[in-house]
Amino acid sequence: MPGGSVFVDDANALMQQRLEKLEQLREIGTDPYVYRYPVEHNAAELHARFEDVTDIPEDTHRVCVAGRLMTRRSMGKIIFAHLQDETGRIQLYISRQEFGKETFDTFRKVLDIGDIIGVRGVLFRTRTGELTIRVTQFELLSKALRPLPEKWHGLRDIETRYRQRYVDLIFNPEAKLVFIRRSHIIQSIRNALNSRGFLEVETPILQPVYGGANARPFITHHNALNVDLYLRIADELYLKRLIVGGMDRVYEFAKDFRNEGIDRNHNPEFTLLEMYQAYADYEDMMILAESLVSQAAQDVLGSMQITYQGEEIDLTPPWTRLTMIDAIQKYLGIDVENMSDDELEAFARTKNIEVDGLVSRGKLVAELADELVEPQLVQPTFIMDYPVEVSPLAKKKRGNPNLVERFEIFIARMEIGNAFSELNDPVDQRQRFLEQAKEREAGDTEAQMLDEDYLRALEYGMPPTGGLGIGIDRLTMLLTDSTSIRDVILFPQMRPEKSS
RNA sequence: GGGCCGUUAGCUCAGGUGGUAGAGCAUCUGACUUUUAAUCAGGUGGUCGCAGGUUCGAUCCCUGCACGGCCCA
Repeated sequence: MPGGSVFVDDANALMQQRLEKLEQLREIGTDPYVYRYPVEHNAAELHARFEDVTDIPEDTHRVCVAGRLMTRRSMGKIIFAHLQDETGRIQLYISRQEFGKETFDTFRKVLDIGDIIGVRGVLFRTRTGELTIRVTQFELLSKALRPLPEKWHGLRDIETRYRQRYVDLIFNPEAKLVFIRRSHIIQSIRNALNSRGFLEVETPILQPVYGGANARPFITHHNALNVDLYLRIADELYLKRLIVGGMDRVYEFAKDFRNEGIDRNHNPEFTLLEMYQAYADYEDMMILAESLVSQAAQDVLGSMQITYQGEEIDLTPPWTRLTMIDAIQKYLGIDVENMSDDELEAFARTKNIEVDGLVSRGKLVAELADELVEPQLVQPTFIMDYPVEVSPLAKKKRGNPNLVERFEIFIARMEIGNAFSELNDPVDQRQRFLEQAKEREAGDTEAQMLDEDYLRALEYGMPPTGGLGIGIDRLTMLLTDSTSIRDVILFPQMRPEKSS
């Protein structure tokens, strides 16, 4: 924008002042947006190194830091200020004696709170003992045009914190910590899987046929091919194609997309880790799940005992295993196996469970567990052996064709994971897809699509396989004591702001 | 989708029963050589979410809408 007039949409008086300072700087030949700065130190490192050094010898420790100017206390011929970098804050001391009036006044008047600056100087301790840099050189690196929130209360407004995460991250260290932990959780799991011989892969996000879960998809369009495509709701069917192809242990941290409501536990795009292991079954997946989650807690929090919303949770393996039928017996006191359909329905009605539209007995049983048992599961628990009707991709249970070898993981009343002995019988799989088609016709918009190419893959032969999915967002909520998925997703989905 | 709550200065928040819009911080001017929510003196800053209605008069009462939060489905 050479020579053009400065243009900012919603400039208020405070921004206008800053724009004027910007022009002032340019007039005296100072670039308010420089290209690089040779940073040598950061705040946390300096605080750590000098933690126990009370008397810092004068003029011995020269440092160079860069960051955002967060506070400034001008006291006549000296100024104290705080610089914030990625690691924390460090105090600056600027004296007129060092710079002369003109340069000193630049720091006092032309710089603003929020500006990115680079600073060289010498470490010392103030009278009150705070580690401080006596500044010998400073440079504006990047001018901030918008004023920051107030220094004391910071940014509190929840909506603005989500919409303008960049400001949230500047002001709320605990928000930043959540995302650091999230990264470490993923790192821990990735390390664990790699060390077990799993291969990280990438599969299509744009899919001609969606599958692998019961959910409604987002639809998009590819112009050159002139076809509608779906944003994946899961990567399950692609990862199992890879198992067919002889990649015996694969995983993917997949961004999945489900076209459903937004609430504390749901964001339309979210991260689901799926992993598949040939020659394994769901029992192996239980061992794997326990290990991955407890190890992540150990790595990130230093303990397998955690607190979530005031409840003590022990993630140390092994976790409780309950079949769905036993869980219902234990928590609801009824013996599902010896009840008629009518008796089950009557029971559900007494618990205010919506039974209309639940066409099969299996769905009703699963609904009872979902509504009445799962909200009671605080300590990590595997609920095993689901009705076949609600699990079209899972292999039938040995010795009971009404059930499948499937489990879900519940911790702190949240569903954290889902796993099967994978259905690898192509004839049975086709049958299950056809059942889904019927349900779709009956009005279930979340029923799965028949995927001919996936069936073709199975027809080539898929080894016995265990599969496991872990919800990374919810796991992060658990390990960061967060109550909303929006607190663990950097840019959660929001309604668009009013367009101007 | 339903219920409840919120939306006031850049930020954090007050505004009794309808009568010219308030504070702290930030910002601007001045004082101040170890402060740290610096201090002191003075100033600037508002479409009270948006649109209607009631009223002589609406930030306040009513209706609708937008956005957000919590709870429920």
